[in-house]
Amino acid sequence: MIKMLQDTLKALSDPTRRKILELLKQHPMSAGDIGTHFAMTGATLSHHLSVLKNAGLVLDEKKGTFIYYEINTSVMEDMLNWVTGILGEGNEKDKKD
Amino acid sequence: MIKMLQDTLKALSDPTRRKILELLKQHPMSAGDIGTHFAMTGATLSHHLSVLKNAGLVLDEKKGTFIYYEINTSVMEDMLNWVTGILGEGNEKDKKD
DNA sequence: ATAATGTTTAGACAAACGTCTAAATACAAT
DNA sequence: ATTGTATTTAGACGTTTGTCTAAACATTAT
Repeated sequence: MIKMLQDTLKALSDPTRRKILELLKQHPMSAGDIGTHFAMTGATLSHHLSVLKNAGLVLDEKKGTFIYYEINTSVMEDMLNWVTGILGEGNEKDKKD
Repeated sequence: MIKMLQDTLKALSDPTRRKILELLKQHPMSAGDIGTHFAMTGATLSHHLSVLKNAGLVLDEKKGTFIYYEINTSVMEDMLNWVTGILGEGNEKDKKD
């Protein structure tokens, strides 16, 4: 199942999910650990994690009762490419200003 | 009115709006010109343009009856910073693998 | 087997979103 | 002033999204 730019941006367009990634940037964390940083139910967090997982932005690994989530940045390449494409391939005629 | 990362990502998370930006990347265009590239009503396009405008991703200039839209890439800086922050400031301990 | 803990799934609900039609506004030309 | 063209605004409608509660599933310990 290929992860699309669309999925990445949709996943990233929610502030809770961005904050989750900022947490996971430091080190992998269980769903419960992540939950301590938010004022929402575990069910809601689980939903956000599944969106991130579906976009390929996190990977999960079951360890006994716990499920550890880990950030996966490789998916952001397409996004970076799109943005730098927009930034770089502009109208070169305007360079003289 | 400050444009936030949130607005940028929300605006960018719709494929029509991304395609609009790809068009405007080439050169400024009137709303009508943009419309020729899509199979949706002008009203819907106008809505998308207003989202982009509100996010600071496009600027508009009225020229007689026409309104010319122009891409504004400077707003993407925050986004770039966020992404490179996520990409770069990982756990350095893992570098030895 | 039972209980306890960690996490997800199912179902519901309000708010936000993308789209449409119809009406309104703005400007140019007659 | 009227008509015509370009665009936006208003209002409606179905879909998606973020959230919740309640129930289910999975694993470990008793």
